[in-house]
Amino acid sequence: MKTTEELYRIQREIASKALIEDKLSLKGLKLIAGADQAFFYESKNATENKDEDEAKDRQEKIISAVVVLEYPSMKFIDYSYSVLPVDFPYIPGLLSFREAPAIINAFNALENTTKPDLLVIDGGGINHPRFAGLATHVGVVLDIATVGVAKTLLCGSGEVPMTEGEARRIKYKGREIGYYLKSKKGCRPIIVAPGHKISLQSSLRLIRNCIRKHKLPEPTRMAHLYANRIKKEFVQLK
DNA sequence: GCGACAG
DNA sequence: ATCTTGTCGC
Repeated sequence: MKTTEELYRIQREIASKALIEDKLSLKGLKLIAGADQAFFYESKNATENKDEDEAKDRQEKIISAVVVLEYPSMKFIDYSYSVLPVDFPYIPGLLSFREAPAIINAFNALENTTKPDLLVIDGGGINHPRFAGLATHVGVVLDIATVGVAKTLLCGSGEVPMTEGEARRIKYKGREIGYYLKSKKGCRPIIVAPGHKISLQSSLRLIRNCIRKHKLPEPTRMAHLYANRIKKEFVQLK
């Protein structure tokens, strides 16, 4: 097992490779993907150890669902998913070591003809203690543009927007790392941050263009629905 | 040492 | 994230 310091070193290296500038134009963007995860437990040793500790006899599984939408219409185009056993626990700041592998698998499972060059991920981007959140990690590994959209703040601070459509910068250690975006009235603002190969300004503009009738942008919202749908199929299958 | 802490 | 029913507000 790697030590926390080794994992931190990996994150600092990923952060150093992250490019926070536009490597694509929203103008020419035609396809956009969204990713979200769901979890469930799978029984182990179904026939054996009938009287053993069943509580510890379960393997946690992660489902990463990826949906591809047409930009900016948000029309559904395609989807894919990946199910993997999860070994790493949830630790704030180290989320990517738990969820990135499944996201990468699901994204690679897409048909090359509908594989987008931009992926929106549920989680943080450079708004992270070491500037290497889930979106940044996945973006650097896959070498594609990514944007992180989170529902709560991991680090940093900024004014909280109060009116729909309003955005406020979030800073951490003197650096701009993302925005609070009041996507809908009556809803807490979402946190938007670039992951890789996109600028702060473009990540915000992009997500604003993906908001429809809900608090969350269509890419991750659709991926969330899809992930839960897949999960139900796996759960009922027992 | 204490509190905070993406999903 | 996950376990869960009804219920209040936009």
